[in-house]
Amino acid sequence: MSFINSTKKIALVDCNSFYVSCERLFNPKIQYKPVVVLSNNDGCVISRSNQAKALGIKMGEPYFKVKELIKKNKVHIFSSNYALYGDLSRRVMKVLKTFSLNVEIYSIDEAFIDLSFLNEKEIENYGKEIREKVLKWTGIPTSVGISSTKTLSKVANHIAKKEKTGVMYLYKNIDEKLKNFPVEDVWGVGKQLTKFYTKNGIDNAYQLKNVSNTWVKKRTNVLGSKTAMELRGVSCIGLDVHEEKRKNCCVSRSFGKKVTNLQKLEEAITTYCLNAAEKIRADDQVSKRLTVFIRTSPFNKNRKHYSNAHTIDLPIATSNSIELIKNARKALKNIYKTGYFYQKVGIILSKLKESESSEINLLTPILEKKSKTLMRAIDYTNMRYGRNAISIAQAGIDKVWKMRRKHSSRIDTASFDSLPKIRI
DNA sequence: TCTGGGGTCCTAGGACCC
DNA sequence: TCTGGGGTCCTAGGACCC
Repeated sequence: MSFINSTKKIALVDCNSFYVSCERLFNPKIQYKPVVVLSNNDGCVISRSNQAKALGIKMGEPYFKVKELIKKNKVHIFSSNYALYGDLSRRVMKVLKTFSLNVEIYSIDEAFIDLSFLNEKEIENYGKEIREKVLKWTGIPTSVGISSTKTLSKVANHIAKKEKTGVMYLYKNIDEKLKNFPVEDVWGVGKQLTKFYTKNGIDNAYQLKNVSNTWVKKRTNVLGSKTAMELRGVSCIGLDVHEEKRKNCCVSRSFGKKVTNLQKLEEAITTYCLNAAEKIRADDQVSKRLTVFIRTSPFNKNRKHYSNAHTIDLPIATSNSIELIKNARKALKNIYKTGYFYQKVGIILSKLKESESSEINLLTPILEKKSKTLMRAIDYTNMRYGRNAISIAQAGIDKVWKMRRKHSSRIDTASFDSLPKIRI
């Protein structure tokens, strides 16, 4: 019987201040300046350069609360441009896939990579190569944390962010590092668990690592115990390398201005429904269930709060925009009440499945074929000539409810106009 | 005045069946 | 008349992630 070295080596590659880095690519002047990117509606700060972090601007902080600080320190502001970030993300992931056959794209700006095929001596250099190649080919700076489990590689990545090399291979003196790692920063430990753990005297990752397995399982849940095990170096969360299609699809936005009347809500829900339908069609999926939700602002204490949702089970799973919109409007009418200042509406398409496997009844062959052809034509036109080249009249023309995007860089990677110019 | 959006997974509890 | 308990499936809501 032969023993092989079964220690896994999982790298977590994370793009540094991803959205900020994307904006910097097209605007080299702000390379060393404080920069923030705001969420939809210019609501919250969702990406910060190191210089902005140093000013004390926190992640997720409402923009209006730091407006003065931002002004005073001449922080550069950008409204988010997800088309741009998504495009750059795809490029980064493509490069990462050249380093291993097993890559799990975990989010828009990070990926787990199985590097178990390397030996101990090669690994740190390999991490450096990854960083260099991604930077060279895409212009995006990254940090690489490597360890034996996903949870530990997350820890390693946190530490790597502070290292000059940007790479951290966590395999010795692990306990020392964990002692200096706050429990709330551990992957999988959120607000509630932090509260629970600190109440029980667990303040850092080292203490969490050493809790009894039965205790943590009983007092939290399997995820809690998996996290603790992973800190011990026992891999419980596998690498998910095949990119599965989504199970739900949600499109929702906060309004730039509060909305009171039904007609404007209908326009909005129609628009979101069009987007959602387009998204699932792009994945060749159909939806069997649709939920519409509306709510007023949960922050405004002076006005009555209202929040509700209505779900409709569709007789036949579909991705047909017209069909979905019809039902979405029905659902909306069901929960709409007059006299409220609405802040947000949204639609969730669920019970998604492959379109081939959709149920068939006597009418479907002809109808479906017709609608498929029509939908494909719409998607193609919108892709070619820009989103909303074709829309439906009910989506509204003036769109007074649409969100604020005062600081957009308006960069489109498909357009040559926005490429930086080089003087030779 | 102004507080994002889009996901996944787990669990408790209800409905139903035998 | 007595009235069990286990299994499955589904769902809503909560917690977490970026």
